[in-house]
Amino acid sequence: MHSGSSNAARVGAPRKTIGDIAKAAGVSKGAVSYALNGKPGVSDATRQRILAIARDLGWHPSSAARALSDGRTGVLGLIVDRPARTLGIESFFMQLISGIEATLSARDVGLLLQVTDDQEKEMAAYRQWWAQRRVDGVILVDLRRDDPRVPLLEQLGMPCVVIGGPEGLGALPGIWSDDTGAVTEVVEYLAALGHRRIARVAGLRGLYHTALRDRGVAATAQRLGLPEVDTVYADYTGEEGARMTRALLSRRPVPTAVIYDNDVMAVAGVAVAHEMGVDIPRELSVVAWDDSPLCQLVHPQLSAVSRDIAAYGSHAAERLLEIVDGTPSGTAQDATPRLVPRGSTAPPRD
Amino acid sequence: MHSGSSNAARVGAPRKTIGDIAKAAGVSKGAVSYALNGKPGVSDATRQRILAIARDLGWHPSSAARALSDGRTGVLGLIVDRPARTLGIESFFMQLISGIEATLSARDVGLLLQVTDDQEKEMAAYRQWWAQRRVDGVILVDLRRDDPRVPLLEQLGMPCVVIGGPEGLGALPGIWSDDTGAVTEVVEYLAALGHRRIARVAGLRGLYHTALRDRGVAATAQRLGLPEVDTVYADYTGEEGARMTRALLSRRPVPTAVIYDNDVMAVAGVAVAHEMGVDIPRELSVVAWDDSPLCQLVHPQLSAVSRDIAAYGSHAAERLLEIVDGTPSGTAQDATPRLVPRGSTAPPRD
DNA sequence: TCACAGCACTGAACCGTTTAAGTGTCAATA
DNA sequence: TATTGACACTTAAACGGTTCAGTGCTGTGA
Repeated sequence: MHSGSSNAARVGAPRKTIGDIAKAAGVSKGAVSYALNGKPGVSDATRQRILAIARDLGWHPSSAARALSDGRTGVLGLIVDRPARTLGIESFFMQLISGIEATLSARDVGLLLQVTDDQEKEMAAYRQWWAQRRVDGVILVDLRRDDPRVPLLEQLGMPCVVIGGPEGLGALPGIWSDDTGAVTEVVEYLAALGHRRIARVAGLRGLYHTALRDRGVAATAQRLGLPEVDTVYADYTGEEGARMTRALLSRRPVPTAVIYDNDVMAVAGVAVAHEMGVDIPRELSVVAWDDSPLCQLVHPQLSAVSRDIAAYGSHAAERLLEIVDGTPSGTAQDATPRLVPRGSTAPPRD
Repeated sequence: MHSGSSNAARVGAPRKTIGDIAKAAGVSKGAVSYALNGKPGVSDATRQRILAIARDLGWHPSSAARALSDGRTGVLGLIVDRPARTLGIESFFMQLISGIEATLSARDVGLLLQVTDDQEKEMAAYRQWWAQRRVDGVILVDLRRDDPRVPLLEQLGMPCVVIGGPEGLGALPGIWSDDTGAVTEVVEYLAALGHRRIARVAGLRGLYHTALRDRGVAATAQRLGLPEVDTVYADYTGEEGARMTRALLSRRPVPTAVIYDNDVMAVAGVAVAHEMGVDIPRELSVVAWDDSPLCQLVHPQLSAVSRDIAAYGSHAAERLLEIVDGTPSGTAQDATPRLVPRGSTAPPRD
């Protein structure tokens, strides 16, 4: 970094500093700083005068100087570690980011984003961000079982909020939605329609919420006296969703309902059913997790588990800002996802 | 910003500074700086010793201090101004970002991301980023006709690369792909299949590339002696894609082929055709712009105009880094998008 | 043998803020 | 009337780097 070329030509008007304001106002830099930051130490008249001059001069604080002085950067970080091919199509992250931004931009805090393709790089990036004080804290997503990032962040002492939980967080604060409750609702709904042979195309095995949903589905099926739910694992891509659906539809007895762990796999599953001549919802009911617009693009429209992902991001950002400001914060629960029934679910044929 | 609470508890080990290294090595801070930055001024033996000590101490440069001193932040900015509902589902931005990151992370440069919902806010954000020196430069996307952001960035003198062009850039450097050539290929292909009544569901009217494609389609149709291409404009969402498709399929004579300006609208169009009992590709051929995995999720799979969006982002980031380093840079052309024919295109029935 | 160039390094200023500590003034209190 | 305290400021250090202008030493050539 900062290779060759010494000081590139920085043209344009020279930056205004609080020194300029001080000179113009005939006071010291300190007084200007107090005035500008709304701190006591200057009379109201002087404060107004300084504020006016700052405005006239078009002054803006240098983020570098401020960061150097007070140890805050005014930037939070987010690292997304997913292979590029699954990243693009899933709307989860964009919605999450847009929620985070809603909170941050209101407070003039920036979001530093990094996309990596393996966890080692992600961990290295946290170390570096913190060592260089590039960010004040991070939002951690895609919590895994025995996630090595958790002890790392604990050890670094880096302010952090985990999206996920309520377990597996160590001492880190988390924000989670009740996936268990949501899968319970889904299984109960399918059972009420008359389904008994339910299958599931789950997400990555290593992810914490996959395990949570696994448990919830199994427990509910058992409670309702249903046979064990046939679960296969995939990587959220359409290809795997299609492949797994083919596998499931080839089993005997064939399931009458499939729960998918994301919308993309569900849509791919619908395409496969179509290709195999299986009618949805007459012969097969389909439920998707995460209700993106994608679910309404296909025919029939998909019944889906819906949650407000942007709100999720918003809340996580708020919590992180509090933590950065020194307010301790525990783990909190967000709204429970709820099922939105659409055309892809119906009673089974027989 | 930087409200209440003075200095939040910053625990953890105190940061190592070049002062610590200097003390340990028995040299001055200046010598350490020269050694660490590979600059002349220290002997090789001393340099090695200093490097070793820095490693042992686990030193990392403070980004704030460096930024304050040399005027560089090591961060580039990207502002995405699209309504949240269209943001999530379109894979364009995630692919673009992932390409940008590929370039940046290799050079230890960060990406500051902002999502806004109107252009005024976007422009305000550029002003502020530059005034506060939060970023060294920005990548501008979604170039519009008579885009007010262009004069703004020119006036600010903020390093910048525009994704889009080759016109409408003012003096800003751009990176563009030959959309005109690509639409030409599409129209020629459809004409070769025998289509004469071609329609188009275009993207936002104000976007520069929409106009470019408009012109390309019109010119090619005229050259080939086809009737005028029936063009309607939409906002890239599935809803509008569906609505526009319904409108087009209700016209008489009904078009035998539709070109969509993005994948989402094309998929929605397919769903509408299905719902209206129009067989694809026998009665209607469909071509999508931007070949995301989405195009292969539906049945039949969509013929699509494909371009390497990640590479696009990568190149833009490289160019911007050069500019920030003081290398002047003109407008450059990236690879031309190419048509990938799949199952959604065929000769018309009659 | 002396002048001088070149090297390796030091010292200090500088970037633009924040903030602790200090100073001078004035009014209220003992 | 002297003491105190509050207020409105100023001064200067600190944050952690980079860089410019020296400084002292060594080796070379005349």
